[in-house]
Amino acid sequence: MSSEVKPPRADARRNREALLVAAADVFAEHGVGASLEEVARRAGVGVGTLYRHFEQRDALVEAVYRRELERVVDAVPELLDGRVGMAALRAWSERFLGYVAAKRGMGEALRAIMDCAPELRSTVLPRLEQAVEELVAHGIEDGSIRTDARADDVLRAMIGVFHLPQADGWEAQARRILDLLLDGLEPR
Amino acid sequence: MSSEVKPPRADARRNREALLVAAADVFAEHGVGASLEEVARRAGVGVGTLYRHFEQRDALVEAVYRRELERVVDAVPELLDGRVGMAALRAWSERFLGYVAAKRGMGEALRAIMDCAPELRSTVLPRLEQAVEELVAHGIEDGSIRTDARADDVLRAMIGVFHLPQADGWEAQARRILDLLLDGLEPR
DNA sequence: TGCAAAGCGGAGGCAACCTCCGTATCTTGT
DNA sequence: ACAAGATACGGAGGTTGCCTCCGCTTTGCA
Repeated sequence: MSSEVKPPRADARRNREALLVAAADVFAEHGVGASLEEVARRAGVGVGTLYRHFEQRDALVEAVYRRELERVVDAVPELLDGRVGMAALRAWSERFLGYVAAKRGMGEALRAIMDCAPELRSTVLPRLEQAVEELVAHGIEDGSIRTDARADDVLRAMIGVFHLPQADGWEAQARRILDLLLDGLEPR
Repeated sequence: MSSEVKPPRADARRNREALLVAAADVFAEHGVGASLEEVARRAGVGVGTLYRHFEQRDALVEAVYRRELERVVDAVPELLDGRVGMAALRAWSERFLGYVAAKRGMGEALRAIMDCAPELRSTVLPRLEQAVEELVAHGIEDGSIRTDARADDVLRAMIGVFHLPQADGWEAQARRILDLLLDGLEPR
C-alpha cells in the first residue's frame, strides 16, 4: 500500500548522472538535436543504457534543463517582493531571457518540451505556467496588468520568442519584443 | 553581356513542378522535416533529381511555400487602402495568421527559412520584411503606431508565435498573443 | 537525323535511431 | 562472507534517411 518504489541501483544512478552531464555538454555544443550516440559515448555508457534511462529524446532534454528552469521558477517570490505585478513580471522575463541567452540550447529545449506528447510531458512546463500565473494574478489584482490577460498566452509568447534562431543581436531583439508584449499587457 | 541564362529543358521543368507538388503533400502530412526520399518517390523521380533541383532542404521548403507567402505580401496595398497604419497591420496579421492556420507546415516553414544560412536565404524573407516595414512606416507617419517601433521585431515576433506547436486551440491563442503584441505597438 | 549538352536515376557509403538479449553487477537474506 | 535473484549494462545489428557520384537517357539544335 505504501510507497512501493525501491531505490535504483548504484550503477544506475551513476550512469544517469553521467548521461545528464554528457548531454548538457553535447547539447550546448550541437544543439538539442545532437546525436544521442554521441551523448552515450561521451558518458562512457552504451546506447542501450541511455535509452533505458530516457525513453525519448525529450525526456533527456527535459531532465538536462530542468534544474535551470526550476531556478527561474523559484525566483518568482523574490521578484514579487515590494513590486507591483507588472514590474515583477518584467523583472522575471528579463531574468528568464538571461538564462536562455546564457545556456545554449535552452531556447530549443523549451520548444521541444512543449512539443512532446502531453502524457509524457514533464513537470517543468506546468511549473512555468504556474509561475507566470502567479505574476499575472498579482498584476491583475493591483491593477498593473489588464484584467483580461492570460498567463498561458504570456508564457507561450515568451517561448516563441526564445526559440527564434539565436543569430547576432538576438538577445537585444528578444528584449525589445518582450517589452512590446509587456507593454501590451498594461491596462489601456 | 546580356542574359546568359538558357531556359531549362522541358523534362527538368516537369520534374521540378512534380517535386513541388509532391513536397507540398508530404510536408502537409509529416511536417517540414519529412523524408526527402519520400518526396522524390511520390513525385515519381529519383532522389538525385530532387537534390539537383534543390540543393538543400530549405530551398525546397522555401519554394513550396513561396507562392502562398507572396500572396500575403501582395495583400499589403489593398489593406492599407483607406485604413490607418495600425488597422492595416492588424488586418494583415489576421490574414497572415489565417494562411498559417490553413496551410499545414507553414509555421515550421517560416522558422526553417529564417534559420538557413544568409547567403542561401530565399527572397521571401526580405519581401516579408519589406511588407511589415511598409505597414509600420505608415502607422508611424499617421500616428497610430509608436515611433520607436521596428518592423523586423514585429515580423520576428509573429514568426515566433506562428511556429509554436499547433495544438488544439492554437489559432485562438495565436490571435490573442498577436493582439497583445499589436496593443503594445500603439502609442502610449 | 545525328550529336553534344543537359538532365536523370538509383546504387551505395555513411550516420543516427532504437531494440533485443546474453552478460555483468548489485543487493539482500542468511 | 556468500549465493542467488533481481536489476542493469553494452553494443551488435536491423532500419531508415541523407547525400553523392557517374553511367545512361532525353532533349534541343543544326
